[in-house]
Amino acid sequence: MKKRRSRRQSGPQVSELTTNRLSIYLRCLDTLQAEGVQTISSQGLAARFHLNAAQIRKDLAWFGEFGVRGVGYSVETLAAHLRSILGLGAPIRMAVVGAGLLGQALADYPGFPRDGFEPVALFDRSPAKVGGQTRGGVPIFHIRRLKGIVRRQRIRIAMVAVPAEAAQQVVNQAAAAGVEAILNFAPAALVAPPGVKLRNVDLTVSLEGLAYHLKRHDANQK
Amino acid sequence: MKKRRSRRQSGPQVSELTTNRLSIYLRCLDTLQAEGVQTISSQGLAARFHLNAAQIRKDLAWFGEFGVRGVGYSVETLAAHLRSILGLGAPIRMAVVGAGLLGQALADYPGFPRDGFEPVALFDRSPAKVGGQTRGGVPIFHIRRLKGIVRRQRIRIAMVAVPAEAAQQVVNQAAAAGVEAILNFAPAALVAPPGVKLRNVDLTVSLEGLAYHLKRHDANQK
DNA sequence: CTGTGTGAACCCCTTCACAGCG
DNA sequence: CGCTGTGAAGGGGTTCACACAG
Repeated sequence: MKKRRSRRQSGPQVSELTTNRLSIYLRCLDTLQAEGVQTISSQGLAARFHLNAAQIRKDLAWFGEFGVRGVGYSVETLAAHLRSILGLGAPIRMAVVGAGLLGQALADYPGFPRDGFEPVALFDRSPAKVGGQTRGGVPIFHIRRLKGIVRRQRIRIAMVAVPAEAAQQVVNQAAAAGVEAILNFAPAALVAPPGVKLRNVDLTVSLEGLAYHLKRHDANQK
Repeated sequence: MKKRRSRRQSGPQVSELTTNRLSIYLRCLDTLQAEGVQTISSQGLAARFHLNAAQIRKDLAWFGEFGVRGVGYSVETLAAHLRSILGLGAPIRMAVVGAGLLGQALADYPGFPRDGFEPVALFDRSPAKVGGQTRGGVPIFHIRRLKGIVRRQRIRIAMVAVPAEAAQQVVNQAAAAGVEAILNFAPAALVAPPGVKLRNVDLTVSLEGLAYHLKRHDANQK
């Protein structure tokens, strides 16, 4: 009756597109729960949040059977399942590397703690910054201390907000320090050692993608 | 001999994945040019930057024939073509809405001017912030003045860095003000009117996607 | 002989459609 | 009877492989 695809520890090998949508579904469910909605069908979810009902069901099917036929899904229990699938049981501690404006903004971003991600340390190589802390109270350490603090504080994710030239070295250091995943904001094509998951948030690529869609009003069109 | 797909003004209807890669290619070419490389083959590009040679050629084929058979591509002219395709002829002026830490970091991000994107105004509704400016010198205006300043300053892209609850309204205001594209950082599913291109940078989704790949070490595994 | 441009094959993701359960 | 879960169909994007241009 149940297709157990889970290999005990890590879940099935689903695509990044699917995990992204699971995260979206979770957010939608949280919204519904705040509104007091107790049950919702895939149709209802799709209509309310501009999603595709079949896709919701397919995405969930990778992990089990969470719905009740003829009824739909319990908002509360489906949200709990998604949190479990995504590994959001306990808060996840993070480090931010690079104490520039972006790094400090990330360290103090109010959305992260709300979603169970806690930036607990900021790293930089500038002596002027080391020893201080962000407005939100995140302490700034010298990058040299990365490994020790990652170990001691059980930091699992690093966010990289340093100039492109330094980014690869920071990824290497973070991986060596035992970080399991990295979110990179530097505009550079980086590689992470096997076992370390790397994702990029490339603002230049995003903006140039938008630029492609701007109306062209060049003076001299050939 | 030439397949001209271009409909004079806006280019062909290629996927977002393709435009993203064009942006990457451009960055790679800039790197090569800085190194003094004059010519490169798709193979060479692929090997150097972990790309796929066939995909590079396919992506470029949407827009023309830029290579020389038996030789490869001129680094300089291919870069120029890509810049033209992406619409990066002249600097593109941007507004940032939301003068929190993230908004200010975006307004002062040094990578943007380097790539031809110029944040020229920051908007907020907090009287405490309005009238001031960022460390980098970007002036902060009341959101009420969005339309006038977008018009006068010929702002074409808006970056949205406000809380999720306010994001949809800001998108509506920006669209009404004449902005052509929006890069949204708020964790919310927004809609933009037709003709306005919307892209999301969702940090929570990115982090939860990483969380999925973390090793599970729960105390009690069922 | 080298490397582009491109049809064809392949693969993955999305969408459809419906059997069957509650 | 409604809605899930899912096989099958469909559509896109990626990769292959090669004709052919230089």
